[in-house]
Parts: sequence; C-alpha cells; structure tokens
Amino acid sequence: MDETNELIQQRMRKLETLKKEGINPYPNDFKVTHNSGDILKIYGSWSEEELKGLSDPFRLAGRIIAIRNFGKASFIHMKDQTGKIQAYFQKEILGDESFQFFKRFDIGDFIGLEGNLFRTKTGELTLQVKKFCLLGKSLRPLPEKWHGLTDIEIRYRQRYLDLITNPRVKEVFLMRGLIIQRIREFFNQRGFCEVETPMLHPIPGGATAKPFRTHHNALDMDLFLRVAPELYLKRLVIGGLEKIFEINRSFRNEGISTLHNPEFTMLEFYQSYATYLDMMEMTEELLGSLVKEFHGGFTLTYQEKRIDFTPPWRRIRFKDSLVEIGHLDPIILKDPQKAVETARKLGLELKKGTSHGRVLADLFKEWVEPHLLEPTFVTHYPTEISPLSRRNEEDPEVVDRFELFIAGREIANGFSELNDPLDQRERFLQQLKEKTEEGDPSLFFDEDFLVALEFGMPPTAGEGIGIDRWVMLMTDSPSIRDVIFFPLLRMEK
RNA sequence: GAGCCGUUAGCUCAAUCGGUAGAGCAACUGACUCUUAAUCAGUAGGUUGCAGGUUCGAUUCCUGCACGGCUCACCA
Repeated sequence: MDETNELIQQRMRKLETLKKEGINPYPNDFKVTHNSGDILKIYGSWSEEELKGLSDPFRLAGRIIAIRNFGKASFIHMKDQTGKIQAYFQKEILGDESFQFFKRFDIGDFIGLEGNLFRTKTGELTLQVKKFCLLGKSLRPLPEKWHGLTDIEIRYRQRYLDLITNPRVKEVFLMRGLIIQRIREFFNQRGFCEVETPMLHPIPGGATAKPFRTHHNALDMDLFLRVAPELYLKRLVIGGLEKIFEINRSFRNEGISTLHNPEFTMLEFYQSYATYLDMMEMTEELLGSLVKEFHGGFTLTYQEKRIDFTPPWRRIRFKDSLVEIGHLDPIILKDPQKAVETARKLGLELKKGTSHGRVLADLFKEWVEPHLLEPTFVTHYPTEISPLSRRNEEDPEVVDRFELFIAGREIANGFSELNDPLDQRERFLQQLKEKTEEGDPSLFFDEDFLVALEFGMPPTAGEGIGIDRWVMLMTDSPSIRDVIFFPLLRMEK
C-alpha cells in the first residue's frame, strides 16, 4: 500500500490533530469489564424491562467495524474477540462536545465504551453509550464491509485483515487451538507426559525428507531443522519415559501444495509395552472423540463428502489393498518383475528404485490411497519401506505398522518400534545404500541413536499424526494454508 | 521445476472489435435522533503488477519478468 495514499494521508492528519489537542491516540488505561460474546449470551433473551433493572455499567473495548451516522445520533458495530455488538451514541446524552469528538472516529479505530444495555426498535441488544474513549487510532482503511477481503494473496500475507474481515477464518483458527487443547487433555488423562525435543539436529533423521540446513556460528557447526522428532523421542523412551508425547513443528524442504507446507505441526506419541494394535485403538478413541465433540456425532462432511468415523475403522493389509481397492493383478504381490512391468504399463516412472516394496508403494500411492475416503488403517507394510518399524513375528518381510488414511490422504503413521539394535543398524545401512545408489546425499547415519538403542529399549509403540491435515478435515478446509496462520510465500519484491 | 489461469481506485468488480478507464462500498462536504449493506445531494480518488514490442492509438495484441492460484512433479 502506498504511503502517499490519500486515505492514509487523511487519517495521518487526524492523528496529528489529536496530538495537538493533547489527546493520546494510544492510551492504555481503559479497564474492560465485559465482552460482546458474553453479553449476547447472557442478556440476549432478556426483555427491555429486565435490562432496565441492571444497574452496573458495562465497559467494553474493541474495533469499530461499521458506523451509521444520523444528525444527532449514531450507531456503530464494535468487534472484539468474542463477537460484535451494536452501540448507540446520542448527542442528547453525551453532550455537544463529546458527540462531535465521536464523529471524528473512523472505521478501524479501537474504542472503549461505557454504558448500559437496551433493546432497539428492531430488537437488537445494544449498548447505550454514556462515556467513551479512543484506544487506538487506525491509519489505514479496512477492506470493504460487504464483500470483505477475497484476494487470496492478501489474505495470507496480511492474515490480520483476513481475521478482521472474514468471521469463518477466526472460527477455523479458534477451533484449531481448541482441538490441540483437547489432544493435550486426552494424553494427560492417560498418564502421558508432554516433552520437547530439539528442532536443531546435527543429523537429520526419523524421515527421509530433504532437510533445511543452517549453521551455528559459535560452534562453527552445520545443523538441520528437524524433519521428524522420532529419534529423539525414542532416546527418551530408552531413558525410561514410558508414555510421552510432543506437539510441535517439523520442517521439510520439499514442494508446497494444498497438503504441504514447509513447516507443519506434528503430534508424536510413544507408549512402552504397547503395540501398533493398541495405537490403532487409541487413534480411534482420540480422533473419534474429537469428531464427536465438534460435530455432534461420528460423521462430518469434508468437501461435500460425508465421512463416517464410527469405530471400529476398516483395517486392511497393504498387499490386500492393492488387489481389493486398487484392483491390481495379484501376481504383482509375488513377482517383483511383474510389479515393475505393471507399474511401467500404468505410466509410473519408478524414480525411487525398483525394489519390490518401493514399486508396490508407488502403485499404492497412485491406485489405492485416493480411494480411501472413510477412515482406514492400512497395515503390514513391506519392511524395506519401513526402516524404523518392528518386523512381524510371522512374516519378517512385513512390519507391525499402519498408516491411517481419511479423505484420500495420509493422516497418521504408527508402528511397533524396532528395538533390536542390530536389525536397526542393518536397516540404516540398507537405506544408506539405496540412497547412495540414487545419488541422494540427504541421508545421514545416526550412530549416536544406535548407541542409545544398544543400551536397550523396551518394547514400545509410537505414532505420528499430522495436525494440520487433521484440522483441515475437522474444519472442512480445502488447503493446508487455510489452517496455518502464515503459510510460506515468496517474498514480495 | 513444468503447464494452465489470474493481477484495473483502499476493498469488491466492470470496460463491446484495439478508440477519452466506470460502478458499489470505503473516504470527503452537506442534510438527517432507532439504523444495521441506513438513506438523500454533491466532491474527490487510476503509472490498468513491472519492463519492452507492434500500432496513429494498448486495460485489450505479442515477448520477457514478478507475485499468486490450480494441476502435475517432488514429498519412504
């Protein structure tokens, strides 16, 4: 916005005038006694007679979002965090000088009000203003009152304008906060301890995404923003913390899309002496209870699609899903060569290598994942694409792992943890080999973690849930940018 | 990184075939004591994202660039 803009200049002049008159345009001594949301909730149904019986004055503060002037009276709407309320200014009550002062207020200014409640002819609960003061002068015009702000770039870059203008946006973010609060309560009630582990990692691990690189000057040491907290949380499990969880940011240096932001929030939790089966049950309880609380039942609508969360949720083995849901020829499950042929025939590029497990994972991504609309646990993943999961007792080629899919996207990933240090070392080496063959230098060998594991880790199960994606589902948001206040954008010139 | 689409007043949007860039809200002046998208009368507000090109003339056609959106790629 141009500083020479006429509208801004006008308001700057108003500010100068206020200062010259000795009026502080930014005071901080107004004491608030009520907010609009509580007032409407408590007195919304009171009659005019009952309202007259109230003796205490109401002191509210907020931003003016609409002004309707008459010759000797004015209505405004004022907005605070809890909602908006109408206020009525009358020359007869306020006096000439005070009423003239009010007339100099602009839409966008913060105002403190004192008065009592009454009901207008149309029945709207309104504050009859007895006293008022300026609490903060606004120097820039707000977006238009009727159409609001729709320019998506301004909505992201100047989210405060989005929040002022579009009520739904505030609802979504307040709900996000509430969901995270409930998740904390869920784990606290079950005896889990919330922990915080480093975001600056000397060796990135726990996932193979490309990391952001940074540098510590005093130690002259390269560091990486974490791609996952997993390996540090497991160190805590080794240290004897049997039930822990962390809700925090991870960072992945990859593309941006409606499902991906370079920094995103993940919930990870670990429970010793539990298995991936226990994790699935706990997931049903956690997510199911959230749906129930916020949607009044076990169903919600996401992007016009009805999704039923009534437990138990469908469970299907990874390989079975390729045949039953992907309608692929069962021969690909036994014959790696046929799997490669099928993938190529279907137009997949197989950039990640042609090992059987990876090819099947590629086929899964393309032919199964988009069809998993109702909550579905896919289990028994191939061992070679699950380097941190415990092998299945009956079939060591698969692991005791699941991924939860809802609305055709991955929401959670959990497994019984691999606590055999020798097997873990082998898997890391195997992973390193694969990556080296592809010429990808982004993988590092975390010897320190293996040493920790060699001290002994109890049998444990763990899980990660993508909070942003879950909030998208809960708030019917089509893009991850709708649930992150400030999604990453390129810098403006 | 690729393809497609978009960018006009503070905001939301118009502008015919290439022919003087308009409206509503917001703002300013005036009228108005129950309005709520208040109403009425008037005024002002533009480097049409940026840089080139074609043309007598470009918001409009062409090229490049910037930013954004969607799709794809990337993301076990």
